[in-house]
Amino acid sequence: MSWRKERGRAERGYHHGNLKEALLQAALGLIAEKGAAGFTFADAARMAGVSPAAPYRHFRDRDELLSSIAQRGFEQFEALLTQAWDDGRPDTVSAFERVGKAYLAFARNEPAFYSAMFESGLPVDSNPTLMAASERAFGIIRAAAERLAALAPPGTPRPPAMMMALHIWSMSHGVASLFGRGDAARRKLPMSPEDLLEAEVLIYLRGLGFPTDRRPAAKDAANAKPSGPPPVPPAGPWGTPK
Amino acid sequence: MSWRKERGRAERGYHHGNLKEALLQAALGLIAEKGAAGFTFADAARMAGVSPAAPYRHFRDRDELLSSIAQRGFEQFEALLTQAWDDGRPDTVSAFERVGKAYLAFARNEPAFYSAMFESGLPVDSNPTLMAASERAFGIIRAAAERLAALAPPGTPRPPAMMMALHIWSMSHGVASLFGRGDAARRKLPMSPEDLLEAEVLIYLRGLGFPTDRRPAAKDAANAKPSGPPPVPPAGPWGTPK
DNA sequence: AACTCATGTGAAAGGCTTTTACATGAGTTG
DNA sequence: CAACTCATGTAAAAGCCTTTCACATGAGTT
Repeated sequence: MSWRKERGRAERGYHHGNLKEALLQAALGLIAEKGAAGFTFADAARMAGVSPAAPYRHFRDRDELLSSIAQRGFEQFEALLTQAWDDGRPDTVSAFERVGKAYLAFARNEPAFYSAMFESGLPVDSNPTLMAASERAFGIIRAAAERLAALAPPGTPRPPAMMMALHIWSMSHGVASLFGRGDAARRKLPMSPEDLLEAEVLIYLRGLGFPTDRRPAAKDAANAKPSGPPPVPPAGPWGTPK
Repeated sequence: MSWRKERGRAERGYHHGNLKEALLQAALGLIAEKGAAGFTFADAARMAGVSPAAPYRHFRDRDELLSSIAQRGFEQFEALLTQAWDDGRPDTVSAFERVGKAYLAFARNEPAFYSAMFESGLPVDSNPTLMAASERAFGIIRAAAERLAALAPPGTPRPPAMMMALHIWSMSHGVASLFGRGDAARRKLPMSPEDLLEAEVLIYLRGLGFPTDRRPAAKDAANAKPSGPPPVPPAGPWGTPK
């Protein structure tokens, strides 16, 4: 795929030519298939057609390979979130929700990265590079929260952006961890993880006083509603009312 | 402690007398110390003072031991949540929040159980017994959500209890996974995980239209309050307004 | 053409998992 | 009490994984 080397071993000489990358790709596939815990250094070597000792020329040990993958994962994650956020276009709230969806999409489409990043038991905080990458990714959520906080309706206390960001992160991560993995679908759900998260975020934002009615430019349904039962309750975030 | 057998090996005869339990305890300690992935069948045997083959008389393999621990974990988890919920006393909202706190407390105080239950990569859905235990635990959250949903302010669409339960679960799990582990504190936080989760749940409930003012022991009678905008509490869930 | 050094190999040490045949002794039975 | 049985442990061995070390190869440089 990447180079001219594909065949098991006969086709290539003594040197692989692209082993580091081949190992990363192999590991990615293995982790996606058998989980971060089940992945094996030896397997990756076998898959790349080299001896079990060869990987040690490129990674100090199995953990370093895992870290490299987590590193790349955070970078791709950051890129994806950046794209989803799109600097808050077309409007802050819907861009914010897109970020949540992107989080889930990443967990589903890149289970290997997600595993390495969040479920491998790697000591994230012991590796400065990794830590930095992780914080850059979180920074996107934080920046989005910052923009959203600035839009808080007047008259209400302004929520701390950092707190909002942490809340959104925990919601996204919770849904992704519990329900979001494509292949090994962990638990049965009455709705898609995406819908579940979207409703959760909408309710949360409404709790902060943000207008969250989905239809174009509707009023602030929850917050500014005059007292008295509304004649027709607006559609809640969970669809049509009972 | 449990039996008369404690000393390494000289003190006991050929038969251990309580090996199954000893293995479970040893595994619990090892998992707490080195994570579910790092735990070793052989280590547990060593710690119990038996040969590496002995555990196989009590568990089909390493995974079955892990499952047993997860099983017990879910049972203790259910008991803890049940106690925290306390059938909704003294009022539904505060009991609901206690459940969230209990979730975090469990993750922090029982890292080994939590690991086995949620981070070991066990195929929960492939083991009916385990699945059932897991669902009983979730059932507590669901029951609480049911009661809460019944109190939804009139005039607003009633939120599906199942959805609320899933939301609360994902928030709790998200916070616990990302920030909640005692020993290996993963990331720096500007506030405690407990406070973070409490604020998150309060904002969420407010988004559903529930009164969430903290101080004046809001009894459930509050739901008889004439409808109107959510009371825009004088103090937000995140403390004193700016 | 000679040299060098990154990159790969083979072998070996040490662990873990799991199976199998065999040992032990606790509880039961006559 | 003696004999028996069966659950529970042991030792040994096969197979796999990780990691290290001395050595081989050959790509790039001089």
